[in-house]
Amino acid sequence: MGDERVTIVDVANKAGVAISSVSSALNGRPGVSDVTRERIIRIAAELGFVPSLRGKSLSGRRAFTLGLVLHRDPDVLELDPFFGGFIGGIEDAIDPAGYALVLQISAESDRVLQRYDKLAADRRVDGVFITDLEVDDPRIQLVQRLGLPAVAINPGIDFPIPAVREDPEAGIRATLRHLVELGHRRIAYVSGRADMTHSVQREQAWRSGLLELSLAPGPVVPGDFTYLGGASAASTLLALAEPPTAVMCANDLSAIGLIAQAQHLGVDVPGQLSVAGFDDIRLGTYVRPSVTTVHTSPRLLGRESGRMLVELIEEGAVADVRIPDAELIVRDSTGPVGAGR
Amino acid sequence: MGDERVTIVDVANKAGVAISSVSSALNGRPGVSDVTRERIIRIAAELGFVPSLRGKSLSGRRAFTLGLVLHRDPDVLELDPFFGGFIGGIEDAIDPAGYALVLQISAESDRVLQRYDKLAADRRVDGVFITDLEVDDPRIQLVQRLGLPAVAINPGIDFPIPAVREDPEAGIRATLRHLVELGHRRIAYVSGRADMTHSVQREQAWRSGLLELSLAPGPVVPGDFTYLGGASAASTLLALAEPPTAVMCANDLSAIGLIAQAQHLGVDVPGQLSVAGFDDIRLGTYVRPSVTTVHTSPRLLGRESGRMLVELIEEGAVADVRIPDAELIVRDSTGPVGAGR
DNA sequence: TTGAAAGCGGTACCAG
DNA sequence: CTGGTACCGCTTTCAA
Repeated sequence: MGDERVTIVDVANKAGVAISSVSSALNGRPGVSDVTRERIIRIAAELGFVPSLRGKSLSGRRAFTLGLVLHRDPDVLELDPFFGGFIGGIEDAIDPAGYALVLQISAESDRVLQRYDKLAADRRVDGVFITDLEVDDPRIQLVQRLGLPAVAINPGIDFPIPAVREDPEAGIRATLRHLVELGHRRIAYVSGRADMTHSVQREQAWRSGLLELSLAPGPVVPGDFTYLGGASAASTLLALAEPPTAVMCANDLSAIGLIAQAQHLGVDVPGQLSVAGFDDIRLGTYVRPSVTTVHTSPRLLGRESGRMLVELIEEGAVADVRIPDAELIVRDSTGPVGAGR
Repeated sequence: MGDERVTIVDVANKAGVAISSVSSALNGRPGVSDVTRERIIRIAAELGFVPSLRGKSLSGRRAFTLGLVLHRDPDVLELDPFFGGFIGGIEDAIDPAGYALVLQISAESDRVLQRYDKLAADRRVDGVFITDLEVDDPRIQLVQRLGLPAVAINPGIDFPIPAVREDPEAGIRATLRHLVELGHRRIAYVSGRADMTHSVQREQAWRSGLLELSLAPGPVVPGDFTYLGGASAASTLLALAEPPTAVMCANDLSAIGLIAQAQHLGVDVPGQLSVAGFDDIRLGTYVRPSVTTVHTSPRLLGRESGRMLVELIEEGAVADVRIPDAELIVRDSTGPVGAGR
């Protein structure tokens, strides 16, 4: 009942061998005969020996811990569609490798940098994930300066550190084609926060997609990925002299806000206005009309980035990964132009 | 540029003292003269010395890490209002004390137990948080058996391990009074998952609150805290021979689902049906009508439980805490009975 | 007041 | 193949 923790010494004693042999046997290193190894393994199991992570960390110079610092207002995290799946995916990959995830959340960006700094200074983690990349993100320099292994999630192209990418372009193109097939020609855009790279990416994809279809990009309303941002964009767009017949939003949450506000203003969706989002959050399937969107895979993104970070730490290098493209999912918020109500 | 990490030995050498003196000086322990202490502190700062967490962990028998294992389907986590604030609150409390949080998410409950087990066996964490308590939750026995310090969040009364509580009763009572003042007499309830203690608590509070007001508890529809659960409850309730004029829901998400479905069925909220939720999630302020609810404080709950767990670990004991009661917030989804449309 | 030394629980090298 | 031992970086006890 006390603190009789079984250590490697106990195993060595009971097996009548040196601790070094126990270590080698249990870690599958050469230098022990098969019979000895078997015996050691058996005895270790009998004794319920679990190697101490602390001892291993100190001697092995690894913490077996990875860090994720979210730059969010914790109170807003509630609506974030990304992190449940993403974190779940990370674990799928790192837990079997013996790593755990330390999560931190900070609202202010200075604080975020401080925390990466501290994680590194304490040697608390062996590597970090970098999500929500901003344009000229200072964290990149930081991890490079610190020599801290890091994997970036959805950065732009030509990135200086290992990255996983899920390309939004194909999905956005498909959405535009879908809208054009329905007869839409004036397709507006509600953007995300201009300082975030995935926001920039999505908007560019929208713009170039339209140009490819020989259409002029419609009005762009600045948004911020929030429900309220979408709602206010609805008011803006519907007050135009020549309102668009369709709107793409940088994410589902703003699409849902936009739809709600449009309905409130007496505009039928999709009868008078088609709306598409991005992310495929669950809520989008619940609301009426359900939201046409581009499906992303946070879990897969998490899984791959977890795998990559472990590999980077253990092998010293890792290749970039691109997961399958995000795909269009047509639901009820998009329909033929001029179906009116 | 290499791995020239500054250790306690470097500081000792440069200061011309023994490492034990450095340790004492830096940790504010007695046994060093003030001048020596000052000099050591200055030199440590000059050298940029940061004590290694690994060394400390091994010798100090503490990992300076706390664990939170969520029993959720990661893919569903996206809409959970609780965890952003809760985790933020935990950090508010533990980060200054030098602790970090390891987060794990598992969909199956066996797996959850395994992970607590492993966290303890590895000595990866010094203590754990236990949220989402279930009736006869097996985790309680587990942590007791493992001798793992733990703090429970919102368990029932008379609980065997330290706990933080935020009482829902007062808020639910206030909601009922509010509805009765508006003229409602048939007040239904959409419950949460029956196996969770806070679900049971809330339903009991609703029942006893009504009895206190000398009203018969209205129909109860089993729900599951989800949007869809709320939506289906709407269909059930509105199909009754004598539908209720008001509904309380176990949480906001189901209230929002219920409202949406009621509207879809042509029932005006609050004109023909008043609806109240619980939690005060952000989404509830966006939807129309905005949702009358009971405000909870995940962040404060997190902060207190973090503080408690650290105290439990460092002092060996800690008193239960009750944070201020959850409070009624009246919004637009509740109104006078029979206001019709 | 100060310093030497014994752990904490492993890994890894090296001689036997 | 095996065992002894130095070491990882810190805390803590105990002499000096």
